[in-house]
Amino acid sequence: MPLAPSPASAALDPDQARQLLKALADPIRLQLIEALAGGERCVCDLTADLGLAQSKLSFHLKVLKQAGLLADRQEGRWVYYRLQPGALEQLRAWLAELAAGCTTPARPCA
Amino acid sequence: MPLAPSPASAALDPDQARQLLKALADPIRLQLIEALAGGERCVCDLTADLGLAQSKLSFHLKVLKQAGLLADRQEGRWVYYRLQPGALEQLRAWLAELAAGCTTPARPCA
DNA sequence: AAGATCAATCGAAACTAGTTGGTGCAACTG
DNA sequence: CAGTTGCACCAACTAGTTTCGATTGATCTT
Repeated sequence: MPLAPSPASAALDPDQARQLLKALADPIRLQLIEALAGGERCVCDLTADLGLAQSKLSFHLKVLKQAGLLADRQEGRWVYYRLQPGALEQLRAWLAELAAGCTTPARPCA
Repeated sequence: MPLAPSPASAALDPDQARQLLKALADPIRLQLIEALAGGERCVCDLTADLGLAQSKLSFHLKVLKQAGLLADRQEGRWVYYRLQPGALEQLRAWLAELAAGCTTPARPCA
């Protein structure tokens, strides 16, 4: 198995999880993720589709890439970006873990 | 005012998802969530445990509550906060949906 | 080789989010 | 009833993000 859909990856540490959450918590970046959920796309394409200034798009792509959500690949004069599905999966797993412990009843204070 | 504690099965719209992500993407709030994952706690307790200024804690609790991640309840002079597990579940479901479509191969540009 | 195109990067301006200390209110306590 | 405690909220400040326009470096075209 290649690395891409990493099946049994290590648990995310809280700080990595935070990076992913932060990267996703922006409307433009969310649109970008959604656009890329349909498959790999080149930057020029994305610029047109989302109607964004080039430098703005570049900035957000960088944030997403640094968080580990995207990977890129250059081909000639274009750069293609694609989703890194493993990152979303890891985040999901981390959330599941987080959610696991919240069934405890009240505890008296003082 | 945040949304009512909806039945945990309704699909999250992207904006609600963003609110949840944003609320979680902060180290203090993450600590808070983790502290509450062990069960309901009163504010005074949390202040002591995390060593935070009271107004700071109050601020972050508010953010989490407004995002729908926490619920509170007053009892006498104390206020207890608890996790809203449905919110995490919804977020997880939303992520799953998002991840579903990202297996498409490359598409030529230009 | 000169010109054009795609995309990354930079500095400054504009904006948003988080911190701090103070104030106020509600609910207990003596 | 005056004093205290637990908490929310406000305004000023600080810190961090995002945007914008311009520049640069690659790569392709003619």
